[in-house]
Order: sequence, then structure tokens, then C-alpha cells
Amino acid sequence: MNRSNQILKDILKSNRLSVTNQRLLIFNILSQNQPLSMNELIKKTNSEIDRVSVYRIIETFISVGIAQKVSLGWKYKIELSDTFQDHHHHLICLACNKTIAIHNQGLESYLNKIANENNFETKNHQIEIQGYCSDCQKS
Amino acid sequence: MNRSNQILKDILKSNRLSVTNQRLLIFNILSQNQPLSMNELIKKTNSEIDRVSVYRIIETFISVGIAQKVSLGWKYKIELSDTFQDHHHHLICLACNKTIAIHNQGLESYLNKIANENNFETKNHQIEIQGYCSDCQKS
DNA sequence: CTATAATTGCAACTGATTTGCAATTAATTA
DNA sequence: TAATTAATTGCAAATCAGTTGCAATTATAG
Repeated sequence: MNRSNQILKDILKSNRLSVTNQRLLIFNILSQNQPLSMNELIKKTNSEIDRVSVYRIIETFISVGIAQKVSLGWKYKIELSDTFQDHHHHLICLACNKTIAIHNQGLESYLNKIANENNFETKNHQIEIQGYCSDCQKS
Repeated sequence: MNRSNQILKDILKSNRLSVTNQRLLIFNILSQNQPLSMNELIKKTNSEIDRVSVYRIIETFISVGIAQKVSLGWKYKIELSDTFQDHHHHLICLACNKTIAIHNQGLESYLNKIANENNFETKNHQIEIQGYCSDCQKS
């Protein structure tokens, strides 16, 4: 039992949610992968969980802050929330579909400044850059 | 006939696309509104255009640079391209659903810097801030 | 004005997500 | 630990978004 799994259980329990095998499996899949689309995630469950349940579990995870949606272009993928990994954004390669995490505090404060200038109370934000990674620029 | 309509027709003609009433109507709806989801757009056509055609027209508009998708959270909406309005991003109010355009050159160059540091060739980017606008913070 | 090419509308389809409900599993209590 | 209760899951079926094929219509070019 590692640290992340303990945090997961604490979050579930403090929200009166059951610790089920299905929830643990999905958490572990998310832990071991880049952001996944719903279909990618469903595939990785290897039919051990019904698709409907995967949707419901992700909905639950998002509502209690275990997972979060990140928009990639105009689709979205699922990744663990900032509780389990540092807040970040992504570069997305249009060729190989790879995501590169970017951690950049300057960018964050820049966005805060803009929100303040507009008297806007920020709840969340999305930043993504789409293009070609260094590997894929050759071809 | 205003200036924008003339630009629209020029773009269509230079791409050997017909100038049809349906295309003009959709262009005018987009001109007069904030970014619209496909369903919002379809509703505003007031059944004068079949849903399938709306999808096809937007696809065409995007391919020739008349319109563009903007991701809002993990959905997307359609707005006129940078040809018809300056490049910008949005603050989105979670309460009233209003979008506030932000024009900020510093932000753009910041993103370019990040891409360069990662040897990444940018094709497009998305930035959105979700929260509560000044009007909606009271309630 | 006619011929040709592009576009639209309709019907039907596919894939993603949601809903209702019964069966199962986890948590609570004695 | 067993029995009870509450939460969760799986299944079937519905809904919603987006797509495809094709015939009917409309725009463009001559």
C-alpha cells in the first residue's frame, strides 16, 4: 500500500464513499498513465468494469477532487487531480499524440493578473499548446 | 452589404465554394453572437437549415479559416476566426455562461517562450479561465 | 438560359454518454 | 463475525451528438 493509495482511501472515506475494487483499479490505471480519454480508460480496464461504471466512477472522482478533466484541443482526457500530482498544463503533439507536462509558475501568475484586471474570480483554467514535438518535427 | 460579408464572399469564392443562403445565415449568426455550441447554433437557425448542413457548413468554415473552434472547459464552441476578430482568449462565467474576451500579447509571447524551451512547434493553443464574473460574484 | 458542379435535406446509422432498476458488494451495527 | 443497511455495480435500453449515402435542389459558368 503506497502513499497515494492511502490518500485515495482517505478522500473516499471522508466523503462517505465506498472503497471498491473498481475504484481502486481505475485509480491505479490513472496513476500509471498519461491523461486518458474515456475510451482509452475503458479499454485499459480490460472488461473488468462495465463502461457505465467507468463513467460513474470518473464522475465521482471528479466531484471529490480525485481526478480532473483536461481539455486537449476540443476533446478531453482524464488525469489524477492536483492532489496527486503538481498543477500543470500540456503540450500535445498532433502527430504522435504524446502529452508533455509543463510546470510554469510564471504562467499561473500571469493568468491571475488577467483575472484580477477583469474583476474575475477564478475557479479553474485550461491551457494547452498543440503542435509538433521535437521527435515528430523531422517527418 | 458590410465589410465582413464581403470578406466572407471573397474567402468562399477563392476556395471555389458557393455563396449560399445557408452559409450567409450561419455567418451572420456567428457575427452577432458570442461563441456558440453546435446546438445553440442549430437552434438559432430556427429550423431554416437542417442540422446536418449546419455541421457541414461549420466544417467548411473551419477548413477555410472563416470560423474556429474554441474549447471552453472540455466542450467547444464556434466563433468567427481571427480573420474577422483579433486573436484572443476567454474568461467564462460559470454562473451566467457569459464569455469575456481577453486580448493580451504578453500571454501569447509567454506561451511561445514555453514552446521554444521544449523544442515544440506550435500550431494552435487554447487558454480559458473559468470562474465568476464581477456581476455574478454577488449572488 | 442551359449545363454542370456544388450544396442541401432527408433518412438512417454510429458512437458516446445517460438513466432506471435489479443484483451485488461494502460498511455499519449488534 | 453475522446480520442489516446503504452504496455501488452491471445490464438493458434510451438519448444525444455527430456522420454517411443519396436524391433533390440551388449556385455557378458558359
